[in-house]
Amino acid sequence: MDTTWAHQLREAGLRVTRPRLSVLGVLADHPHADAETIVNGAREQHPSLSPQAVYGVLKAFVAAGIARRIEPAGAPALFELRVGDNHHHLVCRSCGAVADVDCTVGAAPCLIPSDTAGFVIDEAEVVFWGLCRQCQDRARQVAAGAEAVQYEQQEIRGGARA
Amino acid sequence: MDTTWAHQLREAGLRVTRPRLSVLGVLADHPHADAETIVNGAREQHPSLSPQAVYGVLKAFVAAGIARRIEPAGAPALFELRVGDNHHHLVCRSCGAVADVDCTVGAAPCLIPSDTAGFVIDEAEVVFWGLCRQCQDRARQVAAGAEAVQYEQQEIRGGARA
DNA sequence: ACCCTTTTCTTGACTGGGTCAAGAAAAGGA
DNA sequence: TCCTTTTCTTGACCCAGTCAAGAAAAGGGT
Repeated sequence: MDTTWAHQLREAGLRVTRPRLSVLGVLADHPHADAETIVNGAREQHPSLSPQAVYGVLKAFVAAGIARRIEPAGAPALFELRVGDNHHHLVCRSCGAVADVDCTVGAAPCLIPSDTAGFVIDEAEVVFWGLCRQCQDRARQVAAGAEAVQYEQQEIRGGARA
Repeated sequence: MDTTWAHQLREAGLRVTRPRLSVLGVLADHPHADAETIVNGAREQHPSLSPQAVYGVLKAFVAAGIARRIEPAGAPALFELRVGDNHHHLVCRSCGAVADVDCTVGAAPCLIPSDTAGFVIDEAEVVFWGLCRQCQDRARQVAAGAEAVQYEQQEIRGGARA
């Protein structure tokens, strides 16, 4: 698979280097990784790798079109190898988890506004904001916990004890 | 109109202060202003206003629901008073200009993905990326200029001169 | 296999956009 | 008016990322 990635890099007109292969590896394992995750992951194969090198690698990937950068509001940028299919993203407001959503159209721009205000549009970026399953569960537990606490406090205030 | 804004602030449960009124004024004049623009604008009415005060005011506005914060990738955050109608944005890739697009649905989330991956979705944020009219014109001019230069160079290379 | 040019990585300084914290000032209800 | 609470000022600090200069590595030509 290193071979495959080396091939991909050459196809994209990029030299094949260890930092680049490591970053590709991390990106394959973590489909929506931020720079920090990538640095940590890549260091397993290349311990001396610097953050700046990773920023450089990622910028080269994005410029070459083999990676895409997404920037959900309020979070560091994320990078993904899935490119060219104009898919969209679900983002968890609570934990920041990201999931892909296939675009039903598949080609950019998949949506066109009624009034373009004179703009020429080349892409419609869609972010669906919500709560991932884990965070829904956690919220339910917290709510239940709060209820229990309320109940206890009521009992204590009332003076009754089981 | 100061009166109106004061009223709006009170409605939102916020105290009426000069910094807040100034920021509201700037936001009314610049419907998609970044923090710096707001600081500069607000200082016309309140010269000693600090950037931190503006950040605080904006945070209070967003928390109170009288302003909305948008963060187009690669640009500082923008603030707008138009709130609660779930509209979307056109953003110019070249100059960063922003225009509003009415949402045909009007209530969030206006879009729902086919596969929610277990997420509960409360909002679909849509950003249309493109080129505003000015930047289209400028791009055309540059292209025309580049052609002219190419032509000259060809003539020079070929040795011919008019 | 080796050299040479070009690209890439390392190191380290620096920036932009913003947050956090403590005390001073102002808002507005009793 | 006084008093409490909120808000603003001042200044330190932080995160994510960029810029620049030199060292190292890639890979084409011989």
